[in-house]
Amino acid sequence: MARNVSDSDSVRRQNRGLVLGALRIQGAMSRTALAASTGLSHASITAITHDLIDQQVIAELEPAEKSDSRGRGRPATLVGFNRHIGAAALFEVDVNRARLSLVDYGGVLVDRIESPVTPTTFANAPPAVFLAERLRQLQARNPVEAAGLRRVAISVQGILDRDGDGLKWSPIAHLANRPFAHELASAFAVPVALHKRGRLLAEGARWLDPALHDASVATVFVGSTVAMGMTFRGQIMGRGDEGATEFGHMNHLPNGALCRCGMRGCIEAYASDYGVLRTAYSVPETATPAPAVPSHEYDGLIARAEAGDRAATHAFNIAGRAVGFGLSRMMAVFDPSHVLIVGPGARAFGLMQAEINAALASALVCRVNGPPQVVAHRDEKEPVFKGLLMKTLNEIDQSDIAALA
Amino acid sequence: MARNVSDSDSVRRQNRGLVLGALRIQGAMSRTALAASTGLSHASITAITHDLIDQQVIAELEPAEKSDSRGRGRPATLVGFNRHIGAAALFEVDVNRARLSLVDYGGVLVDRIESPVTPTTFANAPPAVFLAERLRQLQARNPVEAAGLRRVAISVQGILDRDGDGLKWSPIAHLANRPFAHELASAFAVPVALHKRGRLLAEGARWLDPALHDASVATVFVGSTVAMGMTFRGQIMGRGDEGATEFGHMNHLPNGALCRCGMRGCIEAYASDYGVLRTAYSVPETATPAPAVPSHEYDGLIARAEAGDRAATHAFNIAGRAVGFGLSRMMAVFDPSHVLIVGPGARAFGLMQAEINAALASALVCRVNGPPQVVAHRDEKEPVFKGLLMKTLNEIDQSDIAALA
DNA sequence: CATGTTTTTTCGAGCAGTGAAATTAATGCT
DNA sequence: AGCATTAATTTCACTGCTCGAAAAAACATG
Repeated sequence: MARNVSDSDSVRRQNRGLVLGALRIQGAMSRTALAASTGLSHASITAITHDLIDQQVIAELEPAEKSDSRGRGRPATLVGFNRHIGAAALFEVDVNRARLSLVDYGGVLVDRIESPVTPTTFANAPPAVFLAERLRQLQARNPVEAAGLRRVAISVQGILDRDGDGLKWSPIAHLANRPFAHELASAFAVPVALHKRGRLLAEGARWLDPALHDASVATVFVGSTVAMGMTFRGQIMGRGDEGATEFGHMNHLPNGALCRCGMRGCIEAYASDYGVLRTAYSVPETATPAPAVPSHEYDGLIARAEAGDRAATHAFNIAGRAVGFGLSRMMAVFDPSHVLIVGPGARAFGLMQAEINAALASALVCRVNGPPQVVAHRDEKEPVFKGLLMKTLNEIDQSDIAALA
Repeated sequence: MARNVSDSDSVRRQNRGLVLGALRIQGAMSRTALAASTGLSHASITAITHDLIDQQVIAELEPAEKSDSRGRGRPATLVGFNRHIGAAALFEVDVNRARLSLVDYGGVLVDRIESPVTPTTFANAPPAVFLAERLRQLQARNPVEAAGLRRVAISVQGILDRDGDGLKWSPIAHLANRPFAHELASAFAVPVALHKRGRLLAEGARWLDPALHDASVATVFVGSTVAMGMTFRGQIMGRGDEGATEFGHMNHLPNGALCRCGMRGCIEAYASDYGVLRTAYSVPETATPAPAVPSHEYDGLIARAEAGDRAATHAFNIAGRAVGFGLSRMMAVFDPSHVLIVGPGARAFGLMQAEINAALASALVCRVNGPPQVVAHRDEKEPVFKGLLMKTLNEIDQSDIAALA
């Protein structure tokens, strides 16, 4: 049976986790503020912070001069994370780019490497070798920080297996079914976590906009792929990293346009960059999708549509319709209060908005509950990085630190 | 901020809940078995059961004679729920029928009333009056049990509002937007909970088949409506009872057949009894759906299809296609390992199976993870009742009992 | 009746949280 | 400068919970 027994150990873990979580979200603060924020008593906060300081997890910050003299009583001493007790390596692997960031325990970026990815990259070098090489490079450049490496986290696109440590399918060529997570874990003797980019997008969106932090949000990425992540009242859907959220490969029209994944009628086949271009240029729906679309071509198409070009406008309408019906269908199962469109496609949001709204209007749930707020958010790189960062640091907090004796 | 603080109180609640939960799932058992099942120490089990017995929540069972003499040491004394400390009233309100069951705290059915429901039932009598009348009738017939009434729970179809205590839309005529839950709660001075029938189906399926208890299951009801409930590794999706799981009103074909809900192209418009009949008799898709379909008519159509009738077979194929694409689309968001088809439509499962599987095959997730196991389960009344029962008793356990001083 | 076996209870220890009171460290007023 | 005021932290005595080990209880067997 399950071991959900609660004892003094789990109490300590929970409450230490609360303290660490509050510091992650709100940054360094006074013990009094911590008590208010977590709901713990002052006495407990004293005990917990004392332990954490003993363990060097957090430290008292130097008061910023007596400048802030707008206080009557004893001035508060802030406590905040000790940046130097650990570090994490964060990989963002994309169809055409890979980025490795080294961050410290305080969440500060230490160093970063970017490398191009081509369809042959992982055919030539095994993914584990490719990643290990870059990580070693970063370690060599930052020996001090790298010494405290506690986690490697990798953002990928595709379908993870149920344990969340293998990639069963991916739009990134030759990346699926290569056990690079395990290999990296044993090569660097550090836990390695795989995350779906869609999920991180949702996580990142929460962190970037405080208003969304506790809302139910669907974050849709539109670009060279179409992907989605969801949060439910501040909780990421799909605990662990198991299940698939392959929104882009939800069927839009039975037997419809050919998708990069090999299926037909996926939303992606209409709404991704290659799908829109194919429609705009009247290439047959069954034509094999282009392996990659230069961003200037996609931007050019947006410009033409905005200038009134019929074919381009039509292509974005079709894309909006696919995304809209996908959302409308998703809402029959899960009903977010906000929908965030991110990625290159967010720049074309104005061109798709009408069709998206029309499709949403065809959902009973929208008629009854009112439609969700659909907004576009230009930048998509930051949400993914921020999501990866916060998820990984939080992982360290809750499982390494909160459990310390 | 959130009050997720853990203290000795929450520890007690959690561990008492564990004990009560084990007794719910596995029935009366010895303290040693409880220790093994919950993971708590013998000492804690002694303390907890002692308290619960003091509070009359559970009791030691009389040993069943010395007949079971296959023991060496001290014979175990079983503890089990004290049936008499409470009771719950469970309403199952359906399009054409309402049923009220009075159950005791041990989960034993005490008495039951069934009443027909017609499209005018709730137009003539306010829902609260209709329900209160029947509950009072049951109370009069069972004064002893009814004295301990702790909860009223109501199974309804439709969309609940976000708090889960109002019905915003319902296929049951004149039931939506009538605040009957609140009215009953104040009339009987007891908490009243509203549950979506689809959710209960999922909950009930877990209880009825132990193999499904911790699996990820989508339970689809096919009959006069189409509905779905989901469990994820044993957890019911959509905590609380907020979000909408209106699977039946997921769009299948843009601008498709007219649905009872007023929208067009819903799965229900193709796969429910009225949808299938409409297709079979070549009634135009835009014709207003029949308000109710007599079950013999639906069964007759199944018989004809099984006998080879072309029109009937075609209608079930269309229905299977709608359900199949609905599932395939859902799987882009959630990915269950099992799909259970229940309700009258389960009898036509053989006629729909091929189309369902074909549609599932068009989902990328199925190709990668393998398709879920789709099986039909004839009886749908028991899952709903069982789900309502267990959910309500569990509610009492966890919030009334576990929190006792 | 003594002994072995299995179930339950008892007992003392340990741990984490809490409220109230005490302490600390500034500011403001006279 | 000296003292009251204010606000942040810490200290302390106490509570409630779980746990392991040992004791007690309740039978079966030879």
